[in-house]
Amino acid sequence: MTDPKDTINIENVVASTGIGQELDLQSVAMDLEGADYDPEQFPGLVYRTQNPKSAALIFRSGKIVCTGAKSTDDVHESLRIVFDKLRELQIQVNEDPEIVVQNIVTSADLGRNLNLNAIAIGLGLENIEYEPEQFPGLVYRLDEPEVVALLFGSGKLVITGGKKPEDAEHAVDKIVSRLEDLGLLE
Amino acid sequence: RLRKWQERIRTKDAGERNLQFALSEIDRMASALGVPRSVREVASVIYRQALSEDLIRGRSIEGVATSCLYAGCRQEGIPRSLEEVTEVSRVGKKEIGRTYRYIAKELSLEMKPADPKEYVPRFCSDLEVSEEVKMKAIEIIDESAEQGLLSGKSPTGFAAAAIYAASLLCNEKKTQKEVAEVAQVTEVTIRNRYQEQIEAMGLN
DNA sequence: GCTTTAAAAAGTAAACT
DNA sequence: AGTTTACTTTCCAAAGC
Repeated sequence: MTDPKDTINIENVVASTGIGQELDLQSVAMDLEGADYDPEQFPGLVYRTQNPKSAALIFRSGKIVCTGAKSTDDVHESLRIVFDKLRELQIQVNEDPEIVVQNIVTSADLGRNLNLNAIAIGLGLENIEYEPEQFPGLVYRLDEPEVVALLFGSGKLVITGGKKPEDAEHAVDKIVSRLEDLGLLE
Repeated sequence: RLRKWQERIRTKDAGERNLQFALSEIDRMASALGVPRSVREVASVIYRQALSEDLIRGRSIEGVATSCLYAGCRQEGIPRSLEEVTEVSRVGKKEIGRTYRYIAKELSLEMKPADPKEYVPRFCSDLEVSEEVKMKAIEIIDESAEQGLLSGKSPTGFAAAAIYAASLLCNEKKTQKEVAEVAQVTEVTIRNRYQEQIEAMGLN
């Protein structure tokens, strides 16, 4: 009865932005509390926000990647906090830098168990990847929207690769109708 | 001109040496795994296809050779688990799995997952159990797979649990540890699959 | 290709109790 | 026998090797 679309939950949003200024990460690491910076290991400085929870990767070029947010609003809120922290260190930050969502990870539930072997054959072995010895999920790549779905025996799904929340909804609709056409749902 | 010609011969020789090496590695690993000649031939054909499609660039010859053998075993219906092929290979399980998925996709091998039943004869003979246990294990696999318990589960763990259950039912008990060893899975996995299968068979 | 970050799904492995 | 922790897969950006 429940529309699988109503079970969609955004689990992670990845976005990129930039302050329009080069940075001396060594000194930022000294002044910014809780910053993790190990250039030998990775060129970005890691700064975590608590509310909302996220992790920002800050680079020498002034470009920033924000991960771990639960919504696009949280991404903006987290980055606002990061921008303010940098301003406190007397670093110039553009007025409101453009923030681009790069990836949204979503989970959903079809509400019934799935026979992954039958689905693998039904959707076409050439279109899917299902190697239960290596990973329990069946990997299904959609062209429209351009996302990747992981289908599990429990009927739960993970949809990733989308840039807007609607991508996940469209993907769930397509998956449900394809499985229904194949008679592999219900 | 002469230089170019010599270079061509050099690369051609190098290419043939690489092919020789790959085929000898497939042979070595196949012997170590004790698989029939037909599997080596299928694996060699897959390797040559991968070579002609230029899929080896950027990957180790050993990794591709191992992946082809892994694929060959499955195509011939006598699968070896990734765990097993890793034991006789010089490269790690993760690289073999990745390379295999890449080769399978690029060559459109369209491989179905291994059927747990395909592991039963070998595991049973390693355990030295009777034909009765073997038949019972296959019955358990069929019934529990039909009830949807197979989705997402590793074929070796599924087969191992069925054999363990069958050995109990036929009064030829093998310990979880013994079955776990031949199937290369942990006892915890056998316990988990066993519980579900017993329930599916209505034997609890 | 790799390195790091985050997050979900479910199975399995290693290390314990 | 069962628990905890960690790792497998998918996605993406960043800079540099």
